[in-house]
Amino acid sequence: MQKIRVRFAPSPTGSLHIGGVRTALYNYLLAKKLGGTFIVRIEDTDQARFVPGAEEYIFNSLRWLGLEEDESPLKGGPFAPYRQSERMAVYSEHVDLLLKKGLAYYAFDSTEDLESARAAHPDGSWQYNAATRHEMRNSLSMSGTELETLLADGTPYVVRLKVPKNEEIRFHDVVRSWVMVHSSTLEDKVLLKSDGMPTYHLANVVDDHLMEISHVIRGEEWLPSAPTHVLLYRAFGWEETMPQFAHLPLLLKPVGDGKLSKRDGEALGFPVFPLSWMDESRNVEIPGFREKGYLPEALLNFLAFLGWNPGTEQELFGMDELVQAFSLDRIGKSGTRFDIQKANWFNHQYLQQKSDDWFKDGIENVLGLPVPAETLSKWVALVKERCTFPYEIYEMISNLTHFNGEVDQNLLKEKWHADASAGLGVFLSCIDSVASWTAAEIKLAFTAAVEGAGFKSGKLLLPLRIAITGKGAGPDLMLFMELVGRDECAIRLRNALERFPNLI
RNA sequence: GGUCCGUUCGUCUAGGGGUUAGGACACGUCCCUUUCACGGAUGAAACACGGGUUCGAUUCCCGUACGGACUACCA
Repeated sequence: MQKIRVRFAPSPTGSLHIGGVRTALYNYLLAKKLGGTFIVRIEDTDQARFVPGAEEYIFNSLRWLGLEEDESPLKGGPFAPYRQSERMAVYSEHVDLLLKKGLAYYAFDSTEDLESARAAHPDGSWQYNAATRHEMRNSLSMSGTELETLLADGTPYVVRLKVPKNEEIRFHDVVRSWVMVHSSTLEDKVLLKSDGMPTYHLANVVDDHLMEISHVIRGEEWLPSAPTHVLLYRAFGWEETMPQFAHLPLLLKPVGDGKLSKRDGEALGFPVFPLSWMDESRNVEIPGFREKGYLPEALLNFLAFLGWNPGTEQELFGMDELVQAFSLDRIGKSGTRFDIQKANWFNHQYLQQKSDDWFKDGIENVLGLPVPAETLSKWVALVKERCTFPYEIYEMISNLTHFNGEVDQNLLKEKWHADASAGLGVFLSCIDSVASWTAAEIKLAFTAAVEGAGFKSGKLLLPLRIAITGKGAGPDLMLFMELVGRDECAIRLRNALERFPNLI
């Protein structure tokens, strides 16, 4: 049986888009599922768009998510190098092969020539192909001596693929089944740029073949160029071992038309990058999923379900389960809107599964002191279930513990009613006699004291909350009172009674 | 404009010639909680349209509409 080898092939032209992360995930899942090899290849053939640090960012992102590759520029491997800029010799050698076979040709057209050819057909119908190439300056339209002179003079040129004139190109896509395109609609794509670098099409096909890639799993934006790639495999004589294609549906904007872009994240307030990314052009740091408090396992689970599903009603899948359940034939065909609310739900689910200990450092940090296990679990119990992100937990505890006595005047006006001061005063006067300072005992003592003085305890609960926390809503008050301690509660109560309107 | 791809609740989707078209997110209501969340229950909510094929089409075929991608010496 054929070895499974898949690759994730990003270009280091900026941060990793979340759609790219999903592509990486699907590749990874297929490899792990089938006992194959997951390769990361860096496609850095565009010198103009190269961004320093982007490659490092890509690997940091994969590390954070736990998508560890088997072969890459970092890890090496039997098919090194894995950075296309280091494989120039390979490409020129292969271009020569095509040139010799007469399946590719030299073209000397200037950018201006191309532009004017296109401009002559304002409907955008002009293509460099079998119908037009004889009108252009290339090795097919000129004499052999002219060609030799041009080449000898060092005239800049590109190499183009000679697309056959009249052929039906039919190929199989795992998610879309058979796709058919007529060669007359295809352009003679540039294979080798005038700077000597290969284009994506050439480098991609050559590398996939040489690296023995079995499945090409990539975004749907590549579907239109897949026929060109098929032609290339054919031209090289590699059609027999051509990889299987799987073009993934695109990630769409949450609202409106078009595919998801960086701008959407900023406009709508959610991340579209895995990790924070420094946008040099605007000199701003854009927070990623990690910085926004998303857990990697939640992001992974969320992303896995954007365009794929296991066909059961289970939604929570750890990485191992994802690997088990994954299969290419359950990938959907249609574009998927990106809905951050669902991501939040996943995050909430995974956050609830975290052990008390997982929050230890964060909570001790907020509290500024070591917290014994038993107390820790009470703090966690107090706030965890109402939070979606870890930072919310720490923030909530911080707000609770660092209450400075300031209360919203409207809240006070509405809720601090006539009995509040008197009733709470009664409780304060006997606060020291609460037998043991635990949530249950506090509640008992409070009720007894207040009812004993003729007040309805239920009506005093909200004023008590306001006095203790300054808020009209929040986590369990009695448990919080236990945690914050008797003395602090007494202080806060006294404070409130002094400062808030005494309506009696 | 051309080429290719797609279309089930607002969103992610299951399903597939005969189903009360299922689940999840979000939303509404109720319960729990003398708060707010969480949780539980429940409700509203979909087969784009028009033609075929068929006893029967949401499911198959063809058109139309709509959406998307591509249309660079970018990937």
